[in-house]
Amino acid sequence: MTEVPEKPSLDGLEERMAARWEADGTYRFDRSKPRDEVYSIDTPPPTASGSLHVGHVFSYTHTDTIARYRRMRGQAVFYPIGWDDNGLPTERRVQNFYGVRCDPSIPYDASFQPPSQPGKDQIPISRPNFVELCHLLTAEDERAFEHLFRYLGLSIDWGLQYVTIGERAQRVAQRAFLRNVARGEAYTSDAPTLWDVDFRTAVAQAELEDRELPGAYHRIAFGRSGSEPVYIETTRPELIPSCVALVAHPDDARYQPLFGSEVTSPLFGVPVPVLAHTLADPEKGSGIAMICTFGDTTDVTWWRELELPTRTVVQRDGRLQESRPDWISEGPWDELAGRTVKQAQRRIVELLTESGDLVGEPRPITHPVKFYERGDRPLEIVTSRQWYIRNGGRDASIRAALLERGRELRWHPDFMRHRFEHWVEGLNGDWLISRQRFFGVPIPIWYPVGADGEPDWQSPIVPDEATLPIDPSTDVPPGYDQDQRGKAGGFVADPDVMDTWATSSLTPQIATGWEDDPDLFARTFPMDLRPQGHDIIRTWLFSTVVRAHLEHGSVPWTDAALSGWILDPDRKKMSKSKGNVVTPLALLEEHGTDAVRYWAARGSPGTDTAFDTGQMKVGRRLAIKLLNASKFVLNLGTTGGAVTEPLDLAMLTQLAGVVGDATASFEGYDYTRALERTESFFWRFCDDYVELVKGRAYGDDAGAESARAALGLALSTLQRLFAPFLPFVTEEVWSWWQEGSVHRSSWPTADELTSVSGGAAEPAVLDIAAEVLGEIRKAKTGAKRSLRAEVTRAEVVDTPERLAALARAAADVREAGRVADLVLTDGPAFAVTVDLPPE
RNA sequence: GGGCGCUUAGCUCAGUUGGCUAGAGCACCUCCCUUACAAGGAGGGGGUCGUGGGUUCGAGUCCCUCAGCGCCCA
Repeated sequence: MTEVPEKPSLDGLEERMAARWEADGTYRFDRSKPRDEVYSIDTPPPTASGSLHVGHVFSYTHTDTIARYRRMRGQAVFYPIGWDDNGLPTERRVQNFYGVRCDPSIPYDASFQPPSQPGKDQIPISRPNFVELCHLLTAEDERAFEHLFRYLGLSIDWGLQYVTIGERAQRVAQRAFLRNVARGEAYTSDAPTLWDVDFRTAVAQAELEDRELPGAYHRIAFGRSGSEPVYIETTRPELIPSCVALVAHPDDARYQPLFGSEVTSPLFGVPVPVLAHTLADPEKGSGIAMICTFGDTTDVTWWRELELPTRTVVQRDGRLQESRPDWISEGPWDELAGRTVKQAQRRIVELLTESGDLVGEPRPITHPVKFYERGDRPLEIVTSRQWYIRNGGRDASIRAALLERGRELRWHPDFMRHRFEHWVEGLNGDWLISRQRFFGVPIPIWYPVGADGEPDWQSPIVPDEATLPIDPSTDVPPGYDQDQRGKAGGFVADPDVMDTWATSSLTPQIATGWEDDPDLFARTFPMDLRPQGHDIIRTWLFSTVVRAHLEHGSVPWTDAALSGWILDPDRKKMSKSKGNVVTPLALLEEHGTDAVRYWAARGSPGTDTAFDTGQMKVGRRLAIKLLNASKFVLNLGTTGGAVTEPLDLAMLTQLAGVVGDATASFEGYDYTRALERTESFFWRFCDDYVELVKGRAYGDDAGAESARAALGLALSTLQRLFAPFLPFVTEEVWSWWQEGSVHRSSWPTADELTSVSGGAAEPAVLDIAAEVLGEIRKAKTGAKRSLRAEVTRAEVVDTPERLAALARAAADVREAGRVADLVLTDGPAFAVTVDLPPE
C-alpha cells in the first residue's frame, strides 16, 4: 500500500487533514472507558469577545502536545473546548460594535435592528435587546475562533463545546451557587465595596490593580475652639464633606493631647472627633489623617474598628450627590453638588484657598491608586448589598484548607505554586461575586417584600434545583404569582448577575456533566490537567480550586500547567495596545501550522518565549526533511526482514534511548525536552546513519534487508515521536504506508526497537562510524572537493576497543566515504588521515 | 517594600543528582548540483557561562553578596 508522492509537499495539509480528522472522528472522546483510562483536560475557554493572538497559539499548542501524547499512550482523552462569552468584555464589545448601550428601564423592542455602523451617540436599548446582541456577536466570534483552532490542529473533540452563557453553564453556576447558599458558604452583606464608577458595578479583590498616578498632598486646617488649628494632609480634599474623624497614632506625642477632643471641618464646620489608631502613620504627611467614608480601604478599616458613622457624598456614578447632606448645615455645598470627583476637587481647592484653610501650595506626589483591571478611572468605595462566597479571606480554616489543596496539586513548573500560596495568604476579604451588569448568569434569588413594602434581604427565596436555570426577573418564586412582583406581601428579584469568574470557576463541572450526566462526570472528574496562563492564577485557578473544594471536597484536577508569555524582540509582552501583535491565522498560513507549532513547542513550560519567525523556518525545514526522509526510506521498500548488521542494531538501540527519554519527558509535562531529543536524533539519523547505510540498502542481500528493516523501524518510531508536535506532516507521511491515523497509533516503546537485537547491540558502532565519516567529509571539504570524491586511503588511529567497533561497520564507512583502502591502526588518540588523489 | 523567575556565542536557547578541551539552531564566512531533500548538504570562525566572594581535588551547575531585566503581590 506504499504510495509515496513524486514530489512531497506541505501545502494544503492543514485543510486536508482537518477534514479527514473530522470525518473519521479521530479525536472523539470514548466515553466507555473507566476513569483510570481517561485523561481529561480543563481547556481554558477563550474570551469570545477578545481576539485570539499568538499567545493562544503558543499555549494551546503546549496542551495539544500533551493531549496527543496521552492519546497515543492509549488513554481516552477528554478534550473539550468552551467559549467564555459571559460578562463585561462582551458587553463592552457589543457597545462599541453596534453603538448601543443597555438601559434596563426601556421595554423590549422585538423589531429592533442594530445600525450597520455605530453612530456618534450610543442608542439606548432594553436589556433583552442588549442580551440578544451579545448572543449574536459572540456566536460570530466563536465561529472564527473554531476555524483558527482547527487550523492549528488542536485535537479537541469538537462535539464537546460549551459556552459560559449557555443553558448548561447557567444551570451549573446557579446550582453551585445555591448549594453554597444552603451550606452558608455564600451570603449577602451590605458593606463598603470597591466600585467602578464607569461600569457602575462592584469589583472583587482579584480584579484590582494598582496604578501609579500623580497626586498632591494638600495641607488643610481643621478648626479648634480656642486654640491653633490642626493640620492634616490629604490627597483627596474633595472628601472633606464626608469626613467623620481625624486619626493619629496612639504613641504620637504631638497629637496625644487632642485625643477625645473635637475639631471642625473647614468650609462646612462639621464637628468630628480626634481618635487614635495604630494604622495611622506618624511618618506620613503631618502624622494625622482625616477619615472619610470612604476614600480608601484604610478608611474602611478605621470606620469599622472605631465604629464611626457613614457620611457618603460620592454616588455610584462618581459624582457628588445633588442634595445637601443632612449633616452639613453650612458651607458652599452647592459649589460641589453634582460634580465629578475630579471637578469637585478642583473647586474645593479654590474654596479652601479663598478661605485660607489650605496652607501653602499642594505638594505633588506619585502614589499607587486602585483600579479595576479593565477600568479607566480610580475605584471609589460605596456601600451596597452584595453576594459573597467564602474563600478564606476572613476564615482561617478555609484558608488553611485551600492552601492544602494547592499543595495537593502538581504544578508545572513547580515554582508557580508560590503564586497561589501568596495570593491565598494575602486575601483580605471574601469573594464578591455579584455584579450590577446585564450579560451574565442571573443570581437565582428572590426576596420577600414585607407588608411595609420593604424587601427582606435576610430571607432569600431560592428556586428548586430542578427548575434551573432561572431568571428571577421573569420567573416567579415557588408559592407566588407573577402579579405579586414588587408588591407589599409579594417578592422582588435579585437584580444582579454573577461575575464571570463565578461561572468560569466551574469549567470542570460544566465540561464533565456534573449532575446532568453522572456517568460522564464519574469518568472525567476530578480532571487531570488545567492548562492556563500564569497571570490568572489568582482568578481562574484559585476560584476553581475554591469551588471544587466547597462542592466536592477535592481538587478540581491533579495537575496545573502554566504557560508563559510571548515576548516581542524587545523583550516586551506582546499586546494589542502596543501594536505589536501578529494575526495568528496569517502566521499559520505563511509558515505552515507545523512550523508554528514547532516554534511554540520550543517554549518550555512556564517560560516566556520570544516571538521568533526564525524558529518557525527551522520547524518548516524539519517538516520538509521528514517528508523527504520518509520518501527515501519508503521507496527502498520496508519488507520487515531481520536486523542483523551491528550498525543497524546500534542505531536502533540509540533510538530506543531517545524513546525512553521522550516518554519520561512527556510524563513530566516537559514536551520541549521530548521534542528536542527527538529532533536532535532525527538530524543525526539523516546525516550520519542514512548516509552510512544508503549504499548497502540499495542491494538485495541480507545486509540490505537488515538496513531496510532498521530504516523502517526507525521511520515508524520517528513519525510517531514527532506526531504530537507536527500533527499534519506526520499524518501525511504515516498515510503513505500505514492504516489509520498516526494520532491513533500507539506511542513507541524502547522494547519494540531493542527486541530485534537480542540485547547484543553495541551503540558505539554508530558513534565511531559517524565520527570517521565526519573526518573524511572534513578532509574533502577542506580540499574543496566534492563529497563524492574518491579517497585512495584513509587511516584511522584509535584504541583497540573503538577500532573493533569501527570494524563492524567498515564496509559501510568505505562505501559512504568512497574510501578505496580503510586502514585501522592502534594508537592512543583518535585521528584520521585521509589521502585524496591528485586533481 | 515582600516574593518569584531570568542573566551561557551577535540572536534564540540546551546544559536533570558538581566530573574529561562549554553544546545546538539561526545569522555570518568557505566549499559542494551528491540519484530522499539546493525550501539541501559539508565544514569554519565566534563564549573569561551577569559581578564579587565561598564550599570542593574539581563549579555554568551548590551557598552567600551585589547588579540588571521581567512578572506577581503590597
